[in-house]
Parts: sequence; structure tokens; C-alpha cells
Amino acid sequence: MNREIVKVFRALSDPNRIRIVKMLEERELCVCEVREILKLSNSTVSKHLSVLHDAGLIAQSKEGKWVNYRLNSKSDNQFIGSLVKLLKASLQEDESVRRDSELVSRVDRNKICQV
Amino acid sequence: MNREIVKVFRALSDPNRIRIVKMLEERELCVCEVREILKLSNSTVSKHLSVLHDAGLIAQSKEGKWVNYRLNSKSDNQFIGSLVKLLKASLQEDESVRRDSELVSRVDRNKICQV
DNA sequence: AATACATTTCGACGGTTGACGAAACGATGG
DNA sequence: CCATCGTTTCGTCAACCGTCGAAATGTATT
Repeated sequence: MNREIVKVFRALSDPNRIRIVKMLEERELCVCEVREILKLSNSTVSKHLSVLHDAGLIAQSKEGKWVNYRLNSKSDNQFIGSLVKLLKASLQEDESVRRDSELVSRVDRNKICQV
Repeated sequence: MNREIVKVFRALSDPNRIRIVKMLEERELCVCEVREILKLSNSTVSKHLSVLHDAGLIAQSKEGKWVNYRLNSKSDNQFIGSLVKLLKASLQEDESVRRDSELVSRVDRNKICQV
């Protein structure tokens, strides 16, 4: 049994990770920006992001002391691409998701990041 | 956070449940037919089917002493519909899935079902 | 090189999950 | 109405998961 697809579904089977994916639809984010919005510990957020990354749903790149995570919208993997698109079309009315998006547009990493 | 979508991903985040979904693409099946192919206990198969059912991915109907489970391809839920379609287009080359499909076409409930 | 700070890794903890067998439930047919 | 057989529920167990804080790692600035 192909474990890759199971891994992707597994990655999406947590409310906080779904929230992260929806936040990343707005723009790329670093760990502490996500931490600020989800109100979780740094280590927990880092773990969630690594799960999404291992599944191939998000990509990362370093920018100075920050690590930026972004949605893998242009994945060469057809399955991932379809799923990302499906998620983009979903949960648009969700209260929590709307609130998070609002916070994403306001959060400033230079102000909130000091572990 | 909308729990429904998380529940669907959760339901799909297990290899045996993915195998069940792919088997149900062929035709509807009863618990003991699935048990025969997956080589799991009746109670475990019943649990897997109830998880998929609770998530809205499959539907059930009684036929005598059997309960038939079938894929919810025509779900009124847009999200479920897209996911079922995506799964149909996926894993077509998977060895385990191919083997299961072969077994589905051969299995006869009147021969194998006697708990 | 020393400090500061973002991130990751590690170890520990409760809670959840997938598996089983046994028992309960439900429908069919003598 | 009793026996049979498919299914579901229950209780249990080991493995896994989400969370945290502390420690380790890595990068930039002084």
C-alpha cells in the first residue's frame, strides 16, 4: 500500500494543521508567526510544520534567522496539487479560518518574534 | 474549526481504510467480504467501515443478513465528492490496490462468510 | 567570540487509535 | 421459538500522537 498518500491525509487530519494550511494560502509565514496565531508552543508549531513538509504539502526556505514556510501549490505531484486546490475552495466560511486570515494580514514578525 | 473536514481526512489516514475505499470503487461489499480480503478480524473491519461512514465517505444498506457498504460517489457534499473522485484517479498503479481489486472480482460472499 | 534570537530536537506526559476476542444484537429459516 | 450466522459493541492492550519545556542547533549582530 502506497504510504505517501496515507501520509498526506494523515498530515491533514489535525485541526491545527488545517488551520496552518489555510493561513499559508494568504502568504508565507515563519514559525513564530504561526505560533502567535495558533497560541501553541514553538516546538509544537515546528513539529506541525515538519509533518506538513514531510507530506509534501508545504515547502520551506531560509531567510536570515527565519524559516519561511509556504504552500506547495505548484507541486509536481498531481495528487498534492489537487488537494491543495480542493482545500483552497473549502472552509471559506469557517469562523476560525476567517479569524486566522485576519490575523495573518496583521501579524508582524519583527514585533512578535522573541521566543 | 470545522471538524467535519478533519474527520474526513482522519478517516482516510489509514492504509486499510484507503484499501477499503479502493475496493468499494469496484462494487459494494459486506463486512465479511472485506474481512476476507484484508485479513483482519470482523470487529476491526466493522470499525473501519463505521469510521468511513461517520465521515460521510460511504453509505450502507441492509440486504437480508448482510450489510452492504458502497462508496458515496454522489454525495451532496461537494468536498466528499471531489475527494472520492480524486481517490478514484489515484493509486491505480499501486500493487496492493490492484491485488485487492482482483480479489474483489473473485470473492463470493456465500462461500466465505461464516464468521 | 560572544550574545541574541529563531528554529529544531529530545524526553516526558496524557489521550487517542487500531487491533483482537468475547459478548450482545439482529435477521433468516427451520 | 430456537438455532444460525452476519454484524456491532465492549473491554483491553500496545503503539502512536499532540503537547510542553528544556536543551541543542544555527544564524546574524555587536
